[in-house]
Parts: sequence; structure tokens; C-alpha cells
Amino acid sequence: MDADAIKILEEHNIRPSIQRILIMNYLMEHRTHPTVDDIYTALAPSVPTLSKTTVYNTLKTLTEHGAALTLTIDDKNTCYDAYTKPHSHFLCKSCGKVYDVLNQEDMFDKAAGPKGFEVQEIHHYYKGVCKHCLKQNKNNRRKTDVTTN
Amino acid sequence: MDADAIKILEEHNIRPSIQRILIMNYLMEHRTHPTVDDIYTALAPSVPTLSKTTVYNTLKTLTEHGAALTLTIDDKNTCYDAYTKPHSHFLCKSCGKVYDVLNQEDMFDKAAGPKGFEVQEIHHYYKGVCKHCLKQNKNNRRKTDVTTN
DNA sequence: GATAAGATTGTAACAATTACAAAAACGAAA
DNA sequence: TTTCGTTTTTGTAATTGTTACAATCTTATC
Repeated sequence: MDADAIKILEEHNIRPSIQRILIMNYLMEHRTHPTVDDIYTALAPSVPTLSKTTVYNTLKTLTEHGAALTLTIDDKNTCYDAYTKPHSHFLCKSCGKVYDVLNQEDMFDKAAGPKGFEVQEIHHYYKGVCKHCLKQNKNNRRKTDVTTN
Repeated sequence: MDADAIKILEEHNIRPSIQRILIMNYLMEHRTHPTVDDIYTALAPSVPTLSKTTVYNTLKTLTEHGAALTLTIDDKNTCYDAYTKPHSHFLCKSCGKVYDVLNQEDMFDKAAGPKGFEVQEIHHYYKGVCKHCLKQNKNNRRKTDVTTN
């Protein structure tokens, strides 16, 4: 039953330790965008030695290797998603649940979003490296290269 | 010079206290998406009695009344934006700066985003109230109404 | 089996945010 | 202007999510 999780880990060049398999598997079986605490609380009973730090480390690794997404939709709790294909998310400010939004039309239209849901805010976030840092890094690299001459 | 800030506050039915004016004005004059700490550090010297709690309270009020946006793009630091018209944001993972992105084409295309920037992640977040909570609230209201009969 | 690299663990530290109660400022009515 | 009730501000303390770090354990390779 963990075969799928192992496969995903290996596809992303992550060594499949027991902890990583369990966490990856949990993410794949619980499409509820769990937090670190959710995952830790769920797994701790069956893995008594599990450390919360390991959950943090593992989720960081998963994200860095592209095996999971780190969502910053809720300021209180970073949450995670094993479904890495392009899609959107909806945070209910009342119950705190995070929903998947798989198809949308006008990205700036509050009438869009999940049917029957009341959309109050829309956020579009890009993350990466800005022009200036890209240039900086190029310069740094060149400088380093030069010193090796 | 604070006239604009006062106007915005009044337009959003926020009583223009000195602190609120200063914070609103700071947000309007510094389109850098400052954090609570940025704002507090900037204003504290000239307003020695200013409390960081007030900055938190004020930004919450501004957001709730629609006079500012609360951005959750950076997990470490919630940041704020006085420009409330629909637009996107870019977080540089290298320097931590948050940029405005005013026009974009395909929202799921990493080639979009600001020119010369390297986009690594795209996040679309909706926030509001989900179908179930809307229903729940309706029921509660009805229940309450009934008890008054 | 010996060794080195990588992963896990637990604790302690850190930083952002919130809770809370007291003090101050404000606005309306007498 | 004085009074009274409401709103706002302030400071401290508590809480919480996250990270740093060093020791321990595991794994892969020779």
C-alpha cells in the first residue's frame, strides 16, 4: 500500500526512508492539505519515535524535490499538498478547511471559484528569483570563477 | 500630507486616529509590502508611545474594512499592501522582496510573471466561506430566529 | 565488519502573533 | 464643561509555529 508513495519518492530522487514513506503516503491518502501538526498527530501513535522535526524536514525535502507543494494560504498554518499539478485552493475563513479548486474561469472574478462558495479574496502569488538577484548571482559566479584562474 | 490617508480611512468607515493615519500613510507611501515589524520600526522613532500591538490591530482593521490587503505570500512574515485593486505579487526567494505584478497573461504559465524574473512557483488562493459553513450559518440564524417566536 | 554520509531525534531557542487588562482618548448627552 | 460609556491604545505575558543544533541512529559502500 506504500508502493505508490515509494514510487513518487524515487521518481523525485528522494531516498525512501520509513518516515518519508509514511509521510508521503499520508499526504497522498489525505487530500485535506494537512499541516505539520496534523501529520505528526496522525502518525505519532503508530510511529512512537517520530519527531516533529522529522516531519518538518521531510516536508521541506518533498517540496524541494517537487514531490509536494507548500501552501501559504493560511497564515497560521503552513499546509501541504501531494497533488502537484497546477490547480488553485480555497481557504474557508469560517472552518479553516482548505479546498482544491480544479477549474476556474476568470481569475480575478469573485464569482469564479468553487460553486456555492462565497469568495471574498483572491490572491495570485508567484515565487522565484527576481531580476536583480539573478544578475547578482551571475556576477558572483563569474567572480568566483575568476578567482580560480 | 496625511490628507490622502485620512480620506481612505473615512471612505472605509475607519475612525482616523493618529496611529491609524500614520500607519495608513506609511502603507501608501511605501509600496514595498512592509511587515508589521517594518512599519513599527519605521514609525516608532517619531511616535515613541507606539505599541506593536497597535500596528497589529490597525492592520487588521484596515484589512477588514477593505483599506488594505493582507498578503500571505511569505510564510515568515505577513505583509500588507495599500493598493487594493486586483493585481498579483511576486516573492523573491533570494532577497525576500515582494513585488507587484500588474499584468499577466496565462496564470498557470511559469513564463508569465514579471519580465526577467525566474518564476518557480505559482499559487492561486481564494478565501471566503465554504458552502457548508454558509449553510450552517443559515441554519443557525433560522434557529435563533425561531427561539424568538 | 569498518567507515563515511545521510537521516532522525529531542531539546532548546527563536520569532511572529495573540490574549488580556489597564490606561488613555474620544464623542455624545446633560 | 462635566459626565459617562465606548472605542482605541498600550504593555506585558502567554502562546504557537518553526528553526538550530548536536547527538544518535541508519544506511550504503568498500
